[in-house]
Amino acid sequence: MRDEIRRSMPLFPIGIVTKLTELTPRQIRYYEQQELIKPARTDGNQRLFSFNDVDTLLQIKSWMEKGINIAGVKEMLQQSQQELKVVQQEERTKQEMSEKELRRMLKRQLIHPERPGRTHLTHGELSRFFRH
DNA sequence: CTTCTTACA
DNA sequence: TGTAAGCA
Repeated sequence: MRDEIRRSMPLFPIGIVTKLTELTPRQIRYYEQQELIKPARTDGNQRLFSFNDVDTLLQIKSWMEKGINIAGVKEMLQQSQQELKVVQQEERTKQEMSEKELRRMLKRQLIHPERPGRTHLTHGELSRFFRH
């Protein structure tokens, strides 16, 4: 999730994006007008694109080169976004499951008698992992 | 100099 | 989509 923050951070002006994507400013602005992308703006109303925006533009470019029109690209983007949401939700679920397993393991160490001569975690160190 | 909007081809 | 005008 932290990566998403970086990827959505407004970073470069349109001049950089034109070089990154080989698209003309005209095309990029038009795609924005068609709501295919939604770049941020500076206080001076200048567009600032994120890595996600650039990726989307490259995606749009490849689709356009394959003869897909704006309407078609719009649908493709909707699908991609929904699929991404599904994947992200799955990742959250997996992470939650891992945390539960970790809690179970730590709890067993807490409950079971400490075996002498073996390194173990103390209650104080573990307490923060459990609900109070 | 770069970018923005609007308008016309 | 390209290009020009007039701003910021």
